[in-house]
Amino acid sequence: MRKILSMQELSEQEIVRREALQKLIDFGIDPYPAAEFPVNILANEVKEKFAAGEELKEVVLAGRMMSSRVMGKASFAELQDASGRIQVYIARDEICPSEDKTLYNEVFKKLLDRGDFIGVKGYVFKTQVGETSIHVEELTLLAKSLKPLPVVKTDAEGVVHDAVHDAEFRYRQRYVDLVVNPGTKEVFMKRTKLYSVFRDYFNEHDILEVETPILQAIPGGAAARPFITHHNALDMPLYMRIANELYLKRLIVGGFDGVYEFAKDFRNEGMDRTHNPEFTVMEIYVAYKDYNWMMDFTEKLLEKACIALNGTTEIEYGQHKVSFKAPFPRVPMLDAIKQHTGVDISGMDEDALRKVCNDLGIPVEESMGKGKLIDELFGEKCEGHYIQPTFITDYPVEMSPLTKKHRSKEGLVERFELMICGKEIANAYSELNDPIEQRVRFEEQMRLADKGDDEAMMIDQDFLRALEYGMPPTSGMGIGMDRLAMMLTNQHSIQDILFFPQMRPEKKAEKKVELNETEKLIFGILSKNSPMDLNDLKTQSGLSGKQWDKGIKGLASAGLTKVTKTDVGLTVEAV
RNA sequence: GACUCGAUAGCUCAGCCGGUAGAGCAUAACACUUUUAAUGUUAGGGUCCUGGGUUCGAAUCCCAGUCGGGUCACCA
Repeated sequence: MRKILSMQELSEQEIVRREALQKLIDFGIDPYPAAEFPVNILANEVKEKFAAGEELKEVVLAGRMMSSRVMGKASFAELQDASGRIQVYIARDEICPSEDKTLYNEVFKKLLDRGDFIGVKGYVFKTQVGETSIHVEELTLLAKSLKPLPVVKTDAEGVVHDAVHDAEFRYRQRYVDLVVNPGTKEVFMKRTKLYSVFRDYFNEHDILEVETPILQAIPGGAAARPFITHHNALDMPLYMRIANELYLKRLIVGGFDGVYEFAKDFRNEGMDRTHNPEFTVMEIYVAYKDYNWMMDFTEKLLEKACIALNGTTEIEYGQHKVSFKAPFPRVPMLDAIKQHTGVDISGMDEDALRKVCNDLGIPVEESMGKGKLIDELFGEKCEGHYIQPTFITDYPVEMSPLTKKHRSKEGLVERFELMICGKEIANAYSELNDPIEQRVRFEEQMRLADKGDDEAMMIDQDFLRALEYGMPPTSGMGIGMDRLAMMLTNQHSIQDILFFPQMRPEKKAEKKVELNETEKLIFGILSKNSPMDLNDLKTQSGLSGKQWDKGIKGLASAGLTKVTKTDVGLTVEAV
């Protein structure tokens, strides 16, 4: 027989459940059976099919028991499976046809708890109150739950009571959040749906899903601080990828016409409502296309995704109403700046730009080149205005080292970013495929780095070698999946669309094993003269009120003393 | 990184001017043998985040720390 260990440290309810577990075992019931439980329907399917008039004579469901209302010889309980909840009706004489009523009276009524996984077999009927329910003929315990779930109740008006709101609780124990807050599950199911809409769309276009290295010797393709790790056998540092762009382009060189990857990227930077150290970017590269084609492709993709998730192209994000109806407006960056600042910066040199920034009160640094200055200008004065999905096009060459020069506009590149609710959601180029030009751009980045720009890119010689073999004209695009998921599910923190957002580790208060000085002092006096009056002991110890209090409580919790109340007062004795 | 708010029973939260902690739900027992946030009665349940200080006395006031949230800055 199994021994249940160490009941100290457990809450009353946890102890009760462990005792129930032992009793179940004593009844010969395996609380964690191994056998397959042959479910043949989900809760929501039962409701749908029954509502459609289908007769359901033998359904088998499994899930967590989320509540139970025991009413003598019959009980109602709620079963929650992956699809939702359904009421089950359990009659004593139904599940216990013989004289032995143990299964109902003892097992169901006393030993099963909220949160336990159970399986039921029975038929579907409608109760007096009109609730579709399962009339249970067989009841099976599938897994015992030892920790009580938070109690969240919904009343007749649909008002939710005592929902678990505490962010820390929800993020650290997402499994509980998912069980108890139905909205959470919905958000994550939408997120998954988003991925499958993307995959379907790309696969329809014969674009190949691929995987590229996460551990990279040179972290390329973006400007960001990487995580560094170490490979023991090779005895060399490796970086966690900050982007997968350069690898996907190598595959285009290799002859694939289109590739995409949902890439976990890692950036060793600050964390806030829109930044988690690991996050997902979908990058896609398609040969023989340009950034105009990619805009068409992107707006259709996002419209499709929005409809798939929300059933409409019109959604709300916070106080904003956002329309994902394609096509989206396309605004050249310099036009955007002109529109929102009144200044036409086309053709300006670095000094003139710096003056414009100063005049507009935008703080600039000496290390900022022309591209960076324009970026600041746009970021400070324009970005926030683009609530509706808008393609901002044609960026300065200095801030786009991997992008092809614009076919007609001097000093610019063929690049767009998609802005929604003032945030960058997608970033795309006509990819630079001239290897000599690419080398020059990397060298410019090196000069920026020397000037103090810590975001400048490192040179990837192998990538240049690949380009020298020839890469077809290609358009590439990256979408921040987390931020897009936030918008399409109306969530305002990245933590709410990641199952397990990064958190500092929980610190458990250390379990005290040894007595501290105060406790030793008190125990020393007591052990010479036990039992003794509590107040005498306190006086003799000469401790301050707080020290005394801590000491005596510490001793009691260590099980070394016992306080008894008499008519005279409190007496302490050493145990 | 700066500022700010929070941490009390399994959960949601009260706790006043400093006097050793309360409610609802949950749990346990009993009743009722009935459906629906079932009901009634009773009971049990606490390292008041941690450490220090002030005080005769601290959940409460002060200081430091831990963890979390928000705002801003930085960063895409």
